[in-house]
Formats: sequence, structure tokens, C-alpha cells
Amino acid sequence: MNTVLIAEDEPSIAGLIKLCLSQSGYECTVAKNGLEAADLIEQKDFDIALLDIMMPGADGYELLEYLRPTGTPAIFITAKGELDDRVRGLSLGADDYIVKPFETRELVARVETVLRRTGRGGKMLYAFGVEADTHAHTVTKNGEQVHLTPLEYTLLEQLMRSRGAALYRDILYSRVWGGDMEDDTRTLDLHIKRLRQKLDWTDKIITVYKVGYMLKSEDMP
Amino acid sequence: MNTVLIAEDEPSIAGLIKLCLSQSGYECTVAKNGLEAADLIEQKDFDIALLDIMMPGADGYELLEYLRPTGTPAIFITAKGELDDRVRGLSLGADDYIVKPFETRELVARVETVLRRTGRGGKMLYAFGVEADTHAHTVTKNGEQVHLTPLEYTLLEQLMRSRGAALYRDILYSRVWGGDMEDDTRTLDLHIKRLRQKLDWTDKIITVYKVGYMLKSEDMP
DNA sequence: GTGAAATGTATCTGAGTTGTAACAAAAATA
DNA sequence: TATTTTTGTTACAACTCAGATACATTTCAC
Repeated sequence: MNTVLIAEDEPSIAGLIKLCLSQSGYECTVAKNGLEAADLIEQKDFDIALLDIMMPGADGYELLEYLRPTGTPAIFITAKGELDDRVRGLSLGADDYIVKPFETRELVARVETVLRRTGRGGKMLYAFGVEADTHAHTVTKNGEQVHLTPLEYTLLEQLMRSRGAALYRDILYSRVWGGDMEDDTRTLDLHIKRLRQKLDWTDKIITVYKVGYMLKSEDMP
Repeated sequence: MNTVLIAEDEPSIAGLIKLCLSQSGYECTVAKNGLEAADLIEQKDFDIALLDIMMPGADGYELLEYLRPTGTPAIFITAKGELDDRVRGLSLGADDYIVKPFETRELVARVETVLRRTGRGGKMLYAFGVEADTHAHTVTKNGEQVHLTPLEYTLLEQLMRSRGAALYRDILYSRVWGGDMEDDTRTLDLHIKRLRQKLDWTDKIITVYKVGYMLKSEDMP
């Protein structure tokens, strides 16, 4: 699971970012100001940092200096008004920037893009002869390519990332579809069925009644 | 991997603790003072917290209050001189305490003990040959899988988490069913019966007359 | 636009889960 | 011991949930 540092002094924004990234499977830590962020950077190695430019303590530009030696990529967050020349000429080091207010989807997409571009998002996941390339979004089983649709792939990735643990239907849904699950709809079940079919995984993806689905871990009976 | 919060203002001690716990496979985060620790607690769910009692910002006792709602167990760290009455009478909530200076071996051992005791070491719960995997929502007895319905499982988990303590009927009910218990209904009793049956635990789940139910602890006759 | 692929909806079904009602047993109380 | 209160048991009906199927809709490349 990729780790994200969110440096944002406005709690509501920080909370929103944390929420939607968490739901997309990222592990988030929030710093309320620049100093806190600097501390965290020195303590832990994050995969990516989201930095509010205007912050008490240390602003985003200073934080970039802290990040540089670690090689952690960064995305600037900026309010519309602040989008001045300083920001525009931001070849100064950030990998991308996002303007508030932003679409949560866009946020997630940008984080993913930066992670992929900087080679931090690409990882291989394995389970029961199935190999998922999180960089290329391709899947093979016993060496042979299996064609999955984008949704199927995302679903599989989530299951593989939480190997051996049951994922609640609504959590799984929100991670894959990115919204709340409608009351009674069979969408999730349908895609699970398709996954099971394509991978021949009827007994590997377990339905946990009234909870959700789980991908067995190797050692489970 | 289990996560540890280390709240300790003396950097050398904090570093030492972090070092030896990291080597034992724990993921450590250090807070330099009470406030920082409080922030981290609200942000992240740690598996265990090591708290220095004397700290600027908020002391260990205050931090315990932050931890209580999350259910995170805590170990107090205290200098020899501080081992006064306050500390001695620390039945006040911490799960254990360690006196500085300490042997690193002892530290690791105590952390492990507390984690196991609180059922967080790998998120497994054990009792009388029964093993509950809180991630997978599965239960085995003497290695063999036992099928429990969702309600039965939740009920079991509650009992196992409060091992050796009687749980009031209404509390147990509200934890499992999530509402107030109707006046006269046999629902709870029925599910207790089913649990007893499936696990062959007639004598392990004790009915405390006029109170509720209790799962025996290993050392009870 | 057309067609193929991807995704979603509607509905049915059967299995599995759960609560109720009615009564039996046990424990406390008198 | 008789009575009341509390807990255990049984059988069954009602219900909920996930699987399946068929079809509708959307998306995308050409």
C-alpha cells in the first residue's frame, strides 16, 4: 500500500483528501502545518507528498527542500487565487499541482499518475499463479495473459492488496467505483462473478456472507 | 506488521526504542511530545502505544484518554525516580509499564506480550483451542474450520475480546445487534446456545445469572 | 454511424440466516 | 416447597442475501 503525506492546515480539506485517498487504498498521514510535515518527512519515507503551498510553519516550497534528498515526489495544492506566477513557474520541483476546489476523482488520478511516472506505484502482486502488474494494469495466469476489463482489474487489485482479509462490500465498492453503493444492486456481485470466471478462481475468492469478499491467502484451507 | 507509537521526548531513548522494535519487525512512529502524540493517535490507528509519563504538551495519563476510545493498548515508560505512588497505582488503564533504564530484550518481550494479550498480534484471538481471525472473519477449532454465521461470529468476537469478564446482556446485545434490546426476547440466548453448540463450549461460555454471559479465561476452574 | 466491448439494471431463485412464539428447565425468592 | 423470575430449547416461518441470467445501456474505436 502506498503512503501519502498530506500537508494541509485547513482541517476540512485535509480530511477530504485523506478520506478519498484512503478509500482508494492509500495510507494517509496528515500534517497540520509545515513544521509537523517536516518532522514526518524525516521520520518516515512516504511514497508521495501533497503539499499546501500556503501554510504556517513552513510553506510548500520549503518542504520541497526537505523532500528532495529523499526523492519523494510532491504535488502542490493551491487555492485558485494563489495561482500566481510563482506557482505557474513551478518547474521548481513539484511533480504536479492541483487547484482548490478540485474533484476528488481528479485528485486520485493525479496521485496515481505521479506515482506511476516516478516508478513508485509500479509493483507486482502475486496470488495463486496470477500475477498483476500494477504499473501496466495487466494480468497473467501461469504465464499466460488474461484479459481483464479496467473495472475487473481494479477489483482484482483491491482483493490482492488485502489478501486474507475480508473486504466489506461497501468499502470494496467505493474503492473500485469511487462512490457510495446504491442500496440493492448486483453490480459488485456481477463483477466478482466475472473475475472468478476469467481467473478460474471460484474457490479462491470467498464470499463472506453479510460482509463482503475475500481473496484467500496461500495458507488458508 | 504491527504499528507502534512511541511518545518520548528524549531523542536518545526514542531512538533506542525505535531501533530495537524496528529490528523486531514493528513499524514505529515517534512523537516528540504529548501534543504530537495526540495528533497521531487521532490520525492513525496504532496497534500499541509506548508512552513516556513525563512529557511536555500532554503527559502519558492524558494520552491514555485519547487512546481509550480507539482501544489501543498502552505501555508506560517511566524513569526510576518517577516510580512514585501515581505510577504504582497505575491500574488506571495502562497495560504494562517499563522502568528506564531497561533491557531492550525486555522491552520487546513486553510489547509482544501486550499485543498478544489484547489480541492484536496478527489480529488473531485465541481461547480453548479456538482461533478467530478477525481479518478473515473465520474461526477454527483445533485447526479445523468451524462455520459461524455473521451474528455468531460477532458475538464470539465480543466474548473473546472481553475474556474473563461478564458482559451485561444489554451491552452484549447492543454491541452485536447495534440497538437497544427489546424487553422480553430470547434472541441473545438463542445465539449463545448456537455458539455453545458449534464450538462445544457449553462449559466455557458461562451464564452469569441476572447479568449476562462470560467467556472463561484459561485459568478459571 | 456502426459494431464490439464494457458496464449496469432488473428480476428470479435457492440457500442460508435469523427472530418469534411457545414451552421447558433452572435459579432465586419467599 | 411453592412461586416467581430468569434462562434454555425447539420448531418453524419470514426474511435476507448472493448467484445467475437476460437484457439494456454506455463507451470507444473505427
